[in-house]
Amino acid sequence: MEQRVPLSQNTVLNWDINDMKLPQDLEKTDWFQEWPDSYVKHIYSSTDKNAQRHLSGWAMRNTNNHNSRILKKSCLGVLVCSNDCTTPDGRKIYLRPAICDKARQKQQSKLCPNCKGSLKLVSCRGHGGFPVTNFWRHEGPFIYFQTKGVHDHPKPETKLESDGRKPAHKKRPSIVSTASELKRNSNLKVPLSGAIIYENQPITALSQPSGPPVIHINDMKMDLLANDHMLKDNYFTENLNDSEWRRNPRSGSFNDSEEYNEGDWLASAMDFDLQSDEDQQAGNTNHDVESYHPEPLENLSWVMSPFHNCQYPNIEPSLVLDSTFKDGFANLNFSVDDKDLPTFYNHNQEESYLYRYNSSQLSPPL
DNA sequence: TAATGCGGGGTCA
DNA sequence: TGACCCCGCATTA
Repeated sequence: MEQRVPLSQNTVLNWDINDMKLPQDLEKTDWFQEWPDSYVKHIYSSTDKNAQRHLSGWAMRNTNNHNSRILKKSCLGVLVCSNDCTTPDGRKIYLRPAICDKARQKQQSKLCPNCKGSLKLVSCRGHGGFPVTNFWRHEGPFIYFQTKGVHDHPKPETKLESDGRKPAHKKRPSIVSTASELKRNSNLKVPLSGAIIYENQPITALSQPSGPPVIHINDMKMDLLANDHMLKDNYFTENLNDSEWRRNPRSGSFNDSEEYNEGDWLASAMDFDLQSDEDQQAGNTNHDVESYHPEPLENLSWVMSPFHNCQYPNIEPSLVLDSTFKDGFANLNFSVDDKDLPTFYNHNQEESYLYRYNSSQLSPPL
């Protein structure tokens, strides 16, 4: 297996996506990052399937930069409830905007799955008033990635979640590998069914074709905080029409006339799990919640790491989890048999990670 | 049907 | 001219 170690230093490497010559003498490549934010750079292997597909947790659409060598994508923001409603279990509605313009228009004509209010698209303006942009460039054995801007809105649901809500439950291959793939790859027992939803943010497993599979849980509390903050910043009272705002960022227009005709997304999202269709058809019940007995939180060992990326050499599978996962750990339903398997708790992409090792391997929390 | 990539073309500084 | 954007089209899943 190709060995990959953190390239968090890439964030400060002195290269730019537009450079004529990009660094080529790399021994290691980055792990795929589902939620790149800020002005970060990554260098992925050209064999990385997620990088090949230019995937992102953010809803990114293609933007023409008239440069066929560099693919540019801009963030579409997040679809929120205009009532800023909260589900009975304290979740917010953060839907993934459709990439396709037509689909997105149709999407905005629908109703909030929770309160049946209208949905509003919160535009991303994290890059000088414009959407955050991602750049992809394929050069030789590497795929260079650079992002410009800081997302100023909550994370939308992932493609996996979005796909999971679709009526036919057709799950297209996306950023994620399924639990069954994880198991196939690593003999990892991952009972994820019903495990997901901690404040509306399911587990997302990132496939790593030549490296450890990764599971990522979004940091929903951060999102909630951010959302609360943004509410105060009139995110919803100044839900501007994109084009109008871009023409005149200091003016505003309301866009609250959308209606919506179908719903119950939330219910399907809550029922969503990471089992593949194959697993479901095969009646694979390894994921059953009832059969899983999570290790008590107090028995875990925690350690802080400054690494931006979660990568460990010679480790087969890994799990990447966000910070609030710690709080809700007991509610999550997966297990890891591999005694050498560390679990990473991503506090924030710009912050530290908490690792959980087998309690015999590491010291108590720092 | 929607995601994705490409490319034409418009606006603005 | 460069950096934005929108839009339509073709391909793919």
